[in-house]
Amino acid sequence: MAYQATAKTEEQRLSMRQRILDAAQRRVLSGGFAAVSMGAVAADAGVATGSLYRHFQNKAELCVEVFRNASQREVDEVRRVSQEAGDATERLINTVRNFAGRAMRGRHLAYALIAEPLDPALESERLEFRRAYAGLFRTLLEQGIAGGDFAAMDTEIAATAIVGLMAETLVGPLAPSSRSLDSSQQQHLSDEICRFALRAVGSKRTSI
Amino acid sequence: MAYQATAKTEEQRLSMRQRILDAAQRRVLSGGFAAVSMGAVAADAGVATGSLYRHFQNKAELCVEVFRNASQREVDEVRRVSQEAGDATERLINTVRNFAGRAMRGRHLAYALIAEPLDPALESERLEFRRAYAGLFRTLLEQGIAGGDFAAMDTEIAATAIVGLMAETLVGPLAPSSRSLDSSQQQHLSDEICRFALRAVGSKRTSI
DNA sequence: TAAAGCAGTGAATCACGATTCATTTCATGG
DNA sequence: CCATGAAATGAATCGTGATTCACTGCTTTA
Repeated sequence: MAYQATAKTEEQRLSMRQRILDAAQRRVLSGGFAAVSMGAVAADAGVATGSLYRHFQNKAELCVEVFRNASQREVDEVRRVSQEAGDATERLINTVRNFAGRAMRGRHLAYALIAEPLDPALESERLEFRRAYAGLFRTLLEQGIAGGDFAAMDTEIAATAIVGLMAETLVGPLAPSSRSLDSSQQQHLSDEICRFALRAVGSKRTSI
Repeated sequence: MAYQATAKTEEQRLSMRQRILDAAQRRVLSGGFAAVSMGAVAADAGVATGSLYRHFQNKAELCVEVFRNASQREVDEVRRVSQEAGDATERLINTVRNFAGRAMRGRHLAYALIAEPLDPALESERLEFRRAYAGLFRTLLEQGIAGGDFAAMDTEIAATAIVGLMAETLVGPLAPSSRSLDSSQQQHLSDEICRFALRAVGSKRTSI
């Protein structure tokens, strides 16, 4: 007599939720969070506007989840690279290269995560995202300093600085208006960022 | 017969325009561009909402003018410092210190100019603002390299990187939520940024 | 001082997108 | 197959803040 959720309805529920998230993410990928409106997401997902509110309290909650998913993926991949074998300098180089390559390849996403003007509700997510990256660099710096590869420094500040210098150099050209770099320019930019960072951390190796 | 503007009316006109700009700027100073609404600015300036439109086409135009005025003032002052006497390293140190001190002292303004999520119409102003700073650093870098004080590098990328690392280290703590640093923390942050930057440009002097 | 027309006013309008909710459709357990 | 109630729908509503404009009040020129 009483209605009760079953595996089937639960599955449908999750599938719909996922379709909504996917649609929202596609919008972020192509046009940033500015392109995310409840109506448009609903249309893309092939559901009614009101249905979005069955799965997400409000727009901010939906956006936060999209931001988290995307930034988590990015950070996880960069973390993986940062923990691969090699001495501190090599790992720093690989990490910077990966971060840069990822940003230059996925321009729209990088812009949305790093620089796009966001609803204040998302700003704290962005802060966390940047802190997560800074945390990865901080670990690298500490290991490098302990091993005598890098100069002594305040690793929190330095790690933050590395995130900032990458964001600025990569997102300046990432600004919506400016066009993308060709592959040799990308290579040059990535190399210059690496050299700058290596000098900044006092690495013994400065040629790459 | 025909009406014609006179010195008196023109003066009144300019004075009203200025009062509006001042009111808008006060709002930016205290609450960022988010606190700028046409109604509030009009109320602060003691004029009617509609009067704003006699002096500015629309809100974006008003905001752009406020942004320009403020950023111009900031850049001019940092430029002045960057051109004072001293070798390249000293000037870089002074410039970085000035930039940092200014950002830490005028937190709200710095946040508004550097990091606050803005109407897209203002984003290009911000880009120009950051480019102006980068230009100052670029000049310093070129002089330093020519004089053998700094390592060879792509000065455009390096200058952009310096702007970015300062923005990130200074605006992280500037984010609206986090509280301000005490004076010894400010000193430490400023010093660490200087050291980081000096290493990054390959300056011979690394102690400050 | 009077006619002419610019400047100032602020309530009404408009735009835009988030959110709601009465209604319809679907799934469940008996 | 039916009664029950959850899920989905999407048109209507709401909120916010920019923008307009009919009206009032000043300045100017003759």
